Amino acid sequence: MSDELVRALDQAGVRLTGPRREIAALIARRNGHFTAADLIADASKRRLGVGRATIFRLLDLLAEQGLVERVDLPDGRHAYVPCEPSHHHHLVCVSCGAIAEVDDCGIDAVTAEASRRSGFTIESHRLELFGRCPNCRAAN
Amino acid sequence: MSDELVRALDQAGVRLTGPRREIAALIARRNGHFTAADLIADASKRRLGVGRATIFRLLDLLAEQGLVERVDLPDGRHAYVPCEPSHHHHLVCVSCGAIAEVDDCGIDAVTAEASRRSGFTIESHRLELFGRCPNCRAAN
DNA sequence: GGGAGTATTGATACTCAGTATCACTATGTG
DNA sequence: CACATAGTGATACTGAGTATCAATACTCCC
Repeated sequence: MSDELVRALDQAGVRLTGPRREIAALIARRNGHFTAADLIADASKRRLGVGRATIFRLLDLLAEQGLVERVDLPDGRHAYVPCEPSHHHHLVCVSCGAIAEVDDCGIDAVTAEASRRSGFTIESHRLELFGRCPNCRAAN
Repeated sequence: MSDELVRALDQAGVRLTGPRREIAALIARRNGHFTAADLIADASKRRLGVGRATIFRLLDLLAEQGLVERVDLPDGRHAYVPCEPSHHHHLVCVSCGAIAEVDDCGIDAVTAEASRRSGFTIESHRLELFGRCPNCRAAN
């Protein structure tokens, strides 16, 4: 699965360096969302010699390619979510951090309606859904 | 209009202090969104003796009451938007910062569908729309 | 109106995420 | 294999937001 990120980076025409592979592996072994700080902690725990700056740079790069997306958690922190590059939205479990991707099931109608009422031209939108995943609900 | 904020604070059972009235007036005289830094700059320009901390504290308080809402701009910064306490969403003009409020025109259907597909229980959501207001489009 | 108790304040120092800089290193192309 | 250059890590910096705490100023109650 980290291969997937590496492959995508390769296609993006950037160099496949050691640090990038290592960080990609860290991302791959996390499931659900993570923060930049999480990765930095992981890297230092495993004594990979990668610097903070490199991690932020790779996150930017991945975000540019749409392989990772920034999500704003309800508490105001930002997290990143690995994902498919197509346009879609995220459903975040507030209890365990699990992520589900949902595609545009009908939101275009909402934006069209909002545009009609307000007179604004809508260029982009952001939808984030917060809730509980089936596991957490069962564990209750 | 700053009266509105002051009245709401009063009803929330907090003290109506001088600094709070002054900051409320600053918020009232802005239209569209603003950042905490904007208010801090306003306050220092007018030589109100209010401290940074007080501004952040009042913003928290207003956000708690739903009189102001945090919005994440596409560039990652956060801004605040004065608004009615009912649940709704914001349409932000990326050019001039104007804000329109839109109520839930159909988004419940979207969340219901997402919930059905993913098995998550959805507790809350955030929708932010970015575009251009009629004025900016005309000014083009 | 005046005092007392307490919420609020502002200054300061701090934390923490993210960015800039820059000399050094490693990649991959030819 | 050499070279041009993308990428790296250390460090220092910025800017938003938070913690602390003594001093202040609301409100309530009389």
